[in-house]
Amino acid sequence: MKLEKEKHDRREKKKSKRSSKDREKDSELNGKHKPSSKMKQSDRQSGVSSSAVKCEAGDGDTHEDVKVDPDERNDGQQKPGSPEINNNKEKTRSKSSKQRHNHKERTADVKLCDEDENLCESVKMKKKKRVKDEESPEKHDKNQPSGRKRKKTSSEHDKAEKNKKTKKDGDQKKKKEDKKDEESDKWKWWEEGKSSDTQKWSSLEHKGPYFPPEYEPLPDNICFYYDGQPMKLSPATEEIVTFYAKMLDHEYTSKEVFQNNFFSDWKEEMTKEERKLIKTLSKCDFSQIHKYFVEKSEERKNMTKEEKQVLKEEASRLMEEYGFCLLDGHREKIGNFKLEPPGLFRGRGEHPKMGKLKKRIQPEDVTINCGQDSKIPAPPAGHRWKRVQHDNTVTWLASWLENIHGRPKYIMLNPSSKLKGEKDWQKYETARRLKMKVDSIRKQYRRDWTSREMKSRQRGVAIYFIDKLALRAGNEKDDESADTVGCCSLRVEHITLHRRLDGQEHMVEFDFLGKDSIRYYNKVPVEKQVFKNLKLFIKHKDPEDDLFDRITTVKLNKTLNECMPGLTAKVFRTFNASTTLQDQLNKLTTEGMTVEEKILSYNRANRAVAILCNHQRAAPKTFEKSMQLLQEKIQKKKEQIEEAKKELKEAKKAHKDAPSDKSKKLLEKKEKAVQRLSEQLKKLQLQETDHEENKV
DNA sequence: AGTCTCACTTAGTAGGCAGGAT
DNA sequence: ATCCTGCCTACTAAGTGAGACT
Repeated sequence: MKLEKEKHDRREKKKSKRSSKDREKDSELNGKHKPSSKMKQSDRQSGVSSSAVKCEAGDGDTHEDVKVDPDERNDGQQKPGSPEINNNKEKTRSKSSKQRHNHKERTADVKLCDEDENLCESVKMKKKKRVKDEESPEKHDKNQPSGRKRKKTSSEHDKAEKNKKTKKDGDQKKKKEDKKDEESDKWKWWEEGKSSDTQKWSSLEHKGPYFPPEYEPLPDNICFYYDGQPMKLSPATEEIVTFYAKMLDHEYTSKEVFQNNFFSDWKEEMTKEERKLIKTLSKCDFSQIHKYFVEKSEERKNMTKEEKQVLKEEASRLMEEYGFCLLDGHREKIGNFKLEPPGLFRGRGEHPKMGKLKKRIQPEDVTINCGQDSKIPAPPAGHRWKRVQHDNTVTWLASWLENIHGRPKYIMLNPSSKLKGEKDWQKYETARRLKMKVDSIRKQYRRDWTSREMKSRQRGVAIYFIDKLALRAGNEKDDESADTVGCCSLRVEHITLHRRLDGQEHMVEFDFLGKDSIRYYNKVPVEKQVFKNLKLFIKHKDPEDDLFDRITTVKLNKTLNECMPGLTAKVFRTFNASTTLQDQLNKLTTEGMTVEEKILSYNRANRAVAILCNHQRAAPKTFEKSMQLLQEKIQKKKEQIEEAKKELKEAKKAHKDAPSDKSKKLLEKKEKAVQRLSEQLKKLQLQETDHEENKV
């Protein structure tokens, strides 16, 4: 309730701010800058608490686009396949497009490492890890640690093993061939030169989206109970019940907002009779239905290999049929060819719409976009599309309006496609251009800090934050979503100024919820002038007033665009993330490092970027357990080393007492054993460090 | 200038799967 | 053969930002 009220107040304040802004001149810096809140003092709520909700913080992999280091650039645009970036090209070739995509998204990637061999090595490490199992089986065999394996290799077992291996061998060869085929088929669009900005394609043909299967009513023995009485529901009502029943062991079904939203949306879909009977959610008993679905999922888990195979084949058939389109004569993978199935909306954070019903999408809701001369996809039998259009200035194949926010959703291509790849490449080129310009831009925003105009000062400080802290732009949001902010939408309550903190001067303490309701908490020393300005910006303002009340993302981006065409706030994130990764890799890698050490450095560099961009993830549930296991392994290895050392000592003594070929061989063997074990221990310890550091 | 709409990118998470360990 | 684990992908929510409209 309080939160609602706060939001409402904020909304009102914002409205009046807009109008007051117009009236206020921008040049009252030295005198009385009258913040908009001044005139709204009357509707101020006393004792309004900060609405920043604390949430658990963890750290995770880097998602930010980290690919280019503009630092290393000295020429103009570079195509992904051009010889200058051979290393990367090589990397790309050795992976399937799937892997490539993933690598790009999940981990930081460096494109320009031709000038630094070390760097390339470390970037390739991840690849090595993955490619490892593609090595020839013979090699695998040779590398098998003898002991246990040799015991097994007797007679028939041996034969079976061999057969298995030849089969595996064959499979792998086939896989390799497939991959080769795939690679040679691959559309090397980057070799064709840049395509038009407005026209996205000339021809486009596809099968339309795949519709999720119709609802299957519950078996007769599974029942919904109301007030203790079994009740048969109409299929539509029952379907909605199953959405809720499936989530019963999730924490959010216990949240009031979730329950209320669910119940009111559910009621709307009920028949008149049902609505008359079902009055409160607390009297609804979904437990039998819940149990039914738990059992079903258990069954699915316990399916035989053959059954699973059937499902898999069905899935790949679907993928073949719906998963690709023909764009300018090339077969391109679609990113999300399956329409989103109905269910209950669960936003992130304290979302006011959590629990609302996400309705089933009908063909009548879907707009199809395809080539003029292409075969128009057939709608499901008995249905028709909302519309069929042939707009080649957009990249989507189908769209519909999602009913929770009324925003459009699209079916678009996979990141491996030309359309996405080219855009991605462009993004890094823009970041590269920023590298050339960043010094002058930094100079300019510093000048703005002392401008006569309040808006220039605010803009200067905002860009400084975006640049220094990699904050997001912070567009304005409607009130029907979680209360999250970015740079321009920061409120006074999100920062605390400390003249002195932790032994440093001019500290700003940030505490707010950013995208996805991820908490941003940071204490940073800022320049004295920034500190002064911030003090000025918050003067006479309420906690819930905008910190930067004279600027918007639109204005900010307009200024940035004047500094450099194509420059917007988000480019700084790409640029700074890339630069950070490159710097870290340079710092953390040296010649002669082992692969394990390089992996650790690589992960550390990635982590530095994750910290900069405030990328977080929930700590894996299995973390403690796997850590413990790793520690046990280390302990065991240490014991083995002790043992091996003892044996070595004995062997030494034996050799000294009675030197012979045999004793010499034994001694060498023992020496090698100690060495091998020590190396293994070192590897494990590195793994442990990496694992531990990756948690936070 | 503010607001709305649309298109497209970015990001966290769940769950499946392959491959190594036991 | 089975279990475990880490990697990867699919999914979809939630951002950014351009341009049209008011």
